[in-house]
Amino acid sequence: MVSGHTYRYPRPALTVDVALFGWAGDALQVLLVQRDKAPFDGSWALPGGFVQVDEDLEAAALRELNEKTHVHDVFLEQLYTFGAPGRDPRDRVVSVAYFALVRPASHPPRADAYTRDAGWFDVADLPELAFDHGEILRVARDRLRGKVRWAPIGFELLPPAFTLGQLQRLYEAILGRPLDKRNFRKKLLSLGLLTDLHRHESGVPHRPSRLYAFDRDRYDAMSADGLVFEL
Amino acid sequence: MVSGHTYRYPRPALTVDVALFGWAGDALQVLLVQRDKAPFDGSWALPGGFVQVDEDLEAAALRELNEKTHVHDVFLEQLYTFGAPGRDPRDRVVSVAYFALVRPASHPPRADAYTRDAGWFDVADLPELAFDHGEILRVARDRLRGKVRWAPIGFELLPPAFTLGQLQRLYEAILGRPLDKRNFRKKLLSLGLLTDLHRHESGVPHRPSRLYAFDRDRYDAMSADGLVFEL
DNA sequence: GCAAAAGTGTTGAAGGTACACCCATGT
DNA sequence: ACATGGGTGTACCTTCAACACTTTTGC
Repeated sequence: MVSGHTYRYPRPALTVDVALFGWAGDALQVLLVQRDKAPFDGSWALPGGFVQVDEDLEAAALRELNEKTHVHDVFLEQLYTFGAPGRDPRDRVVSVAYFALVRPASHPPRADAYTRDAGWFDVADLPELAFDHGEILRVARDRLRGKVRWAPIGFELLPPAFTLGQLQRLYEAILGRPLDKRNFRKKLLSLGLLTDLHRHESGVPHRPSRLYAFDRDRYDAMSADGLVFEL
Repeated sequence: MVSGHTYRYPRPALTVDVALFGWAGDALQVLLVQRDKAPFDGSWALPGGFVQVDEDLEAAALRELNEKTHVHDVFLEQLYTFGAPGRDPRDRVVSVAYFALVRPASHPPRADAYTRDAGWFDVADLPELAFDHGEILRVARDRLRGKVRWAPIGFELLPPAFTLGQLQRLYEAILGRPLDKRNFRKKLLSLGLLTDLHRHESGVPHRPSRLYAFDRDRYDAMSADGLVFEL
């Protein structure tokens, strides 16, 4: 795979950037890294970097994520490609943005050689971001908001065993509006995609809640038969 | 905007490819070009080409489209970015695919220096396509099928004045299933987005149909108020 | 007058929304 | 005992799906 005579023109550079969302129990968060180089030295940005010449795009996104967090399990999908000529002040850089979700447990961010620091930020209270990463994040939030009603991706943000209350708070945060408790529970249970674990929370200062798990096998079987999730 | 010391690594090449759909009155069509160079010399492919180093991605897509058709009015949006390492046998090429719709009238395709021929093909009866363009087209058709129910993009394929019968046949072709005539008309008229032009077809061997126009201003106003189109 | 598509309402089923009280636990 | 979230059912209304006949034109 050598560049032949066909491609003799100057090429834009190609990067991936990842909008990684997490759920802190009461607020939606995003992972940001603090840049340690010009341009935007000191600014916060989405984790990302250059795509290697023989590397798959999704693999590049996962690699970048791995360099910034200890990821166990991520849901990752392509979001959009940002390529406005002025988006990087130095050079023409086209970025394929990815959208990712992680479960809360133990994803301590760490800085790498190119970043001064890394950390989780509430989406409701973000610093100014480098490049067009504010715009990328807006698109990612729109995608999350739109998609969570059609696909069972909310579960990617919760631990394997969760309560209906946790699930409802998550949906309310993503959708930005309150949901009726009885209707929410009725709807979700009627889908038949939650397994009752017959266990309860403990140590809470109120009636302990039942714990449920999302039944992915059943979802896969049902969606093969043409079901839609639709909350 | 000169490549500095920061970007010293080999870069993937970057192209755009466009899945342009048209409506022939009874069948959905796609514009294809016949390649006149290796690889895939003689194969049919989506129109597309290299992104210039200071060119916006969407501008590149429009330029490529212009070089292959006489486009008056296109609906164009980004579809997905395809970047599997082996998708071009010669070199690493990442392609940002676009999805486009045109009204039928007078878009005669023409070949250019890189193409032997260009023409419209029924989506139901396509040749084998070059590269991964068959896959791109599948994704584009999925997008069209999914989006036509949520956004008023079907009108982009019809002339400014159309009949409800034409509109229904278009929806049936895109969705791939028959729709109930009375329910379809009821639903569309109840949205309040069709202007009755108080004109009728003529020269047809049956009762002439009323002509309607899509009221885009009204749609914009309504969607600013948070309406969803939802057919 | 015949062929072909246009045009038009009603009914039953399903799903969505609104709404208020008792329960189990920790402190 | 009190504070806190967990858990439950009904009634109304809106929306969707199914369904058949008359009208207007060209030939």
